Amino acid sequence: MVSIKDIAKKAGVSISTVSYALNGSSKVTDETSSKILAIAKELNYVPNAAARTLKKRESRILGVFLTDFKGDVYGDLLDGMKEVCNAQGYDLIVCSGKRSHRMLPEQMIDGAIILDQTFTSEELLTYAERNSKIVVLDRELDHPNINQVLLDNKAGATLATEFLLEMGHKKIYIVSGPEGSFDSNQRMKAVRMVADRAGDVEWIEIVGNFKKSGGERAAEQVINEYNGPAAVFCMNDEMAIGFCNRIAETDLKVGEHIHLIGFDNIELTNYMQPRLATINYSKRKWGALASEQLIKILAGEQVDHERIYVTLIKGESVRKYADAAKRTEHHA
Amino acid sequence: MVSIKDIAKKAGVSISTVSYALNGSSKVTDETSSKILAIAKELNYVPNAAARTLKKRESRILGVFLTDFKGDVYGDLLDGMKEVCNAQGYDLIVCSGKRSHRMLPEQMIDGAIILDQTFTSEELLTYAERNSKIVVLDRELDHPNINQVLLDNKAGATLATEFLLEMGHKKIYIVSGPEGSFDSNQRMKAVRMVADRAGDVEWIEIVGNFKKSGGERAAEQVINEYNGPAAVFCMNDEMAIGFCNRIAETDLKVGEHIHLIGFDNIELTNYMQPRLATINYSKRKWGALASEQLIKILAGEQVDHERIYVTLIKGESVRKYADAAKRTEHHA
DNA sequence: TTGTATGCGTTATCAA
DNA sequence: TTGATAACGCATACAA
Repeated sequence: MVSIKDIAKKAGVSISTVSYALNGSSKVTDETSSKILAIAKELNYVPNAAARTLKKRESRILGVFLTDFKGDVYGDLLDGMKEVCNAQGYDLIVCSGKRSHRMLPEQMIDGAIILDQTFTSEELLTYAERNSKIVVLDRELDHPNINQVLLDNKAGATLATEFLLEMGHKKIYIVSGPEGSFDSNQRMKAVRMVADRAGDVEWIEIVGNFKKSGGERAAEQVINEYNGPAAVFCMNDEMAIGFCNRIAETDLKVGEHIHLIGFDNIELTNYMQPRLATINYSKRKWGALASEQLIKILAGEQVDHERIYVTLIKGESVRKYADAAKRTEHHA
Repeated sequence: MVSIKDIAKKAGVSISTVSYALNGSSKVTDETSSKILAIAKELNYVPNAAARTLKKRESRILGVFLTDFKGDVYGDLLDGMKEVCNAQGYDLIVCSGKRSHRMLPEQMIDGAIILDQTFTSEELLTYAERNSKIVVLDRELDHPNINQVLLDNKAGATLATEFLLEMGHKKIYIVSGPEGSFDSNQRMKAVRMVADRAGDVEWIEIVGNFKKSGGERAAEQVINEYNGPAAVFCMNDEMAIGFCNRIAETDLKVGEHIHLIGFDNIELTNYMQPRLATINYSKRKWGALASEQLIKILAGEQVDHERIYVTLIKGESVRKYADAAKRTEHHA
C-alpha cells in the first residue's frame, strides 16, 4: 500500500504538503503540486478510505436498507436514490440482513434510508438518539434525526376500495400485509373508513405477508368460500400475483368471478392477463426524495416529512359487478 | 461519540484492557472484563468501523457491483451471495455506478464481485495488480487475484439454437447483447457453430443491448422483413420481453408467426402468454459460488475458475415450423 | 493480569 | 509556501 508518506519521501517534501497538494489546496506552489501529483500517479497512489473517514468523521456514503433483495419494487427506487446521492457527492450502498445494521452505528455510513422490516423502531430510535441520521420509508417515527418519506397509503387504499365499490361490488376481501406492518395498517384504516361509509358492503380481512405465498393462501380461502362474484384488494401486487397463480388452477376467472386490485404497479402487472388494476406511484421520485431529505438532514437543515402521491390504474382484472354476474350466469 | 478511551476512564483501567475485554481476550480477569462490558453497554459504546478497518487493514465487507439496479436477474443472485458472506462473517454491500468503483482500491471493501459493464477490464486488472481481490461474473480475466464464475454461455446458446432447429426452423434471427459484451460474444460463437453445422439455415444477427429497447428495435426489423414464420433468439429475457411488446402491436403472434426464445429465465417469463422458452440456471447458486470463491481468495487459497450450468426451458413461444406454417396458412 | 506505547493513513493546526 | 506534529479510535507488541 502506497501512502502519502511514500509520496512525501520520493518528492522530498513533508506529508502535509502532499496532503495539501492532493486535496488541491491553493497553499502550495503549482510547481511542487504538479510534481507531487505526478509522483502520486506514478506510484498508483489511492487514498485510504478508512483513514480519511476516521479523520474527517464522515464517509460520504449513504446506505439504503432493504428487507430483502428480491422485491420487484426496488429498481427505479434505488436508481432515484443513487442519482441524487451521486449528484451531491455521496455514494450509495445497498444493504440487507440483520448483520448489516451495524454499519449505521459504527459510522461506516453517514446516514441510512430504511425500507426494512428487520429494523425495529426501537433500534432506529436508539441509533437516532446516538446521532445517526435516518430517513424511514416504511413507518412513522418521531425524532429530530429521523425524517419520513411515506407513501400516501390512505389515499391509495381509498382509491382502490372506491374503485371496487364503483364497479358495483358488495363483497370485498382485503388481503393485508404482515402483522404490524405500518403500510398495511394505514391501508386497512382507509378501507374500513370507505367500506363503513358505503354501508351495505361485506368485507373480510385476510392476513397476508406481502409475498406471493400470502396471496396464494388468501386465494385458497376465497375459493373455498366462493358463492358468486367477489372483489379482492391485495395490499401489494406481489400478493396479487400469488393470488392469480392459485386462481389460475381453478375454473374461476379473474375479471369475471374474481375482481382483483393490487398496490405498487410493479412492472410485472403489465404482463398479466388480464391487466391487474393497481395503485401507482413514482418509485424513482420516492427514492430521489428520500436521498434529498437525508442529505439535507446531514447538512443540518430542518426538513418536514414528505408524502408520495398515488394514482389508480384501472385494469381488466376488475369489471362491473352486473356484467360479471351476467357472465357468471351465462357461464353456469 | 463514545470510544474505548471513555470506557477506560470510567472503569479506571487503560484503553488496552478495555480493548482486550471487548474483544473477549482471555488475558483479562472475568471481573474486570464484566465491569468493562457493563460500562460499555451503559455508555452505548459501538466500535468505530473506520478505526478498526484502518488498524486491522480489513473491513470484513465484500462488495458486489452491478451495471444498474434495474435488472430482473438480481434478487436470487444477491440473496445467494449474502447468505454465504454472512455465514463467513462478512457483510455484503451492493454498489452501482462509476463513482462507487473507488470503494475497491480505497479498501473500503475487502473484495469485489463484478457484474458490471461500467468496469473496464483494464481497470479491474489495475486493481488486481495492486492486490485487490476480485471475482468476475461477466468476463474472462486472467490474474492471480481474479477468479471467474461464469455462466456456461456456449452450452446455453447451443441448447437454444438446437431447440429452434429441432422445431424445424430455418430462418433464425439472433438478437445479441451490446457490442463487446463477453456473454453475448460467447453465445454468438455457439450459435454460429450450431447453425453452420446444420447447413441449410439462414441466420441474421441483430445487435441488441440486453434491454427492452433492444428487443423492440429488433422486432421492428423482423416485422419489416416478415415473409413467413421466423425464429428469434434474444440473448436475454429482457430483450425478449421488449420484442414481445412490439410484436403485440401487430397482427403477428408469438408461437405462431414468430418463434421466440430468451436467456435467463427471469421470473416475468412465467407470466408471459405464451410462456417464453428460455435458458435457465440457478441464480442463487451463481451468487453463492461467487462469494465462496472470493472468500477463498481472501483466505489465500488457490481456486480454479468455476462454471454455472444451464438448462433449456421449453415454452409455447416456440412451436414446430410445420404446425406454425399450417396455422399461418389457415390464418391467412 | 494490566498498562504503556506505537502505528494504521489521513487531515489540519500551528510554527517556521 | 512548507514542515513538524497532533489527533481520529482502535489493536497489539512489549513492559511491568
